[in-house]
Amino acid sequence: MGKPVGLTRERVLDAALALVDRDGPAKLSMRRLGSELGVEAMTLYHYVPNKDALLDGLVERVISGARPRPVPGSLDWIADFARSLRRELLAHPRVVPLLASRPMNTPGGLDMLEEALAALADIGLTPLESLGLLNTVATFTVGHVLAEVPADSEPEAPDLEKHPRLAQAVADGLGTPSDHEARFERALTAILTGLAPVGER
Amino acid sequence: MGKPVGLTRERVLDAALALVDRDGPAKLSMRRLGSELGVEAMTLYHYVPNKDALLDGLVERVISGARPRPVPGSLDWIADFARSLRRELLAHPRVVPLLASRPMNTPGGLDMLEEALAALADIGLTPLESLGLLNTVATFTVGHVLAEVPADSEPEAPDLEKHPRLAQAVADGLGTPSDHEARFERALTAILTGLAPVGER
DNA sequence: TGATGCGTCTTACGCCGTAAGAGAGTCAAG
DNA sequence: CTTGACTCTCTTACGGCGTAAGACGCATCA
Repeated sequence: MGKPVGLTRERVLDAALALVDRDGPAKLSMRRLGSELGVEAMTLYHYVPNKDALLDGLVERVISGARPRPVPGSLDWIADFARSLRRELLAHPRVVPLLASRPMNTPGGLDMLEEALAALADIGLTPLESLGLLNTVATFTVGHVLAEVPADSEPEAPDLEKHPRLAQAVADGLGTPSDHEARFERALTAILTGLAPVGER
Repeated sequence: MGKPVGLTRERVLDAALALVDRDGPAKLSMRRLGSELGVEAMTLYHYVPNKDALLDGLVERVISGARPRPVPGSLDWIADFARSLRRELLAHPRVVPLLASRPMNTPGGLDMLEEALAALADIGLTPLESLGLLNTVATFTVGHVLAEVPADSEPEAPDLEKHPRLAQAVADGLGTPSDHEARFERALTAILTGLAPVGER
């Protein structure tokens, strides 16, 4: 009893992420996570100060997969960043709701931002304008994925008699993955073309 | 003992909303809500089937304050809808994270949608295109407010030495209410002008 | 009077996060 | 080899949670 079992913060986060991916955030408890790792709940507190920090770790891990790669003199990398952020979020859909109550200003996130700001300064945007652009793109992306992810509680079926146009839209492919993606792409370019000209003067 | 005390589903929701506004969603428990109303926890189950339904009710109440008012032949009402949605959400900031795991397809919401679709059909959009537009505007708005609302856990102070441009942006008013509003307005028009032309052909 | 039914309360179960501290294992210094 | 310190794990316990089951008081109406 009490024999080390080779746990690390990383392994704990791995298991937590897997558990959330599989069963949803509501089913993530310290006891369950412990038993998943062959360990009692309290043992986890050697690797994570409390459950909230564990959730923060999950969120950071998911979004840190989407680093912006600023390319001086261009704006295309912003769209790429949005796409990669969306991809990471869709890879762990059940983590997305956790984002809602957790800001993404981790230390690493701030470094990332500073780097992006430098690239945007090159094309004449002030830091405030740059942050506006980045913030808009990021919040749009999160919001979009949030609506894309099926909620844990299934929605009620619309009364097709009373909602003919809705029925039409569903018949036309509303809610299919390609529909979501197409909408995302169109709105993303709309935002970027609408917002980017700020720097062109 | 057991004397009726004049509760209704409405009064329960009122109290729950007030409690969440005041103390945040984490502090909303059936027992606490009950004691707020001078009643035991189990009594609430005569007005609400379970806690999840209570939260759904909260969300619906908050967003139902923002009904779109379609004006045939125009698109301005969409911007107005987005603004009123933002206003309602900002009036109850701590409810916004709850939106994250709850789709807004209540029966009332569906009627609302059908109505809006009819108005957009007037100017030549297919139901699928219309829903794309509405969905984009709504998700953008929710995402934007989500980022605007201060998280319950305070963020860490950025190292101003290491992040000069960030510091500059903060000095320029980043994060002030008027900054948020200005960003919201600019992005909103960008989206609408970028997406609306779909119907112009 | 008695029956019905509604709104409320009591009790109880199994879960949760986590505080406190005991015990076993490893390792380095004497 | 002994001793002590340190690391990791476990046990126990507390107060809170959502809610299932059902008892109780009261009003209404036959």
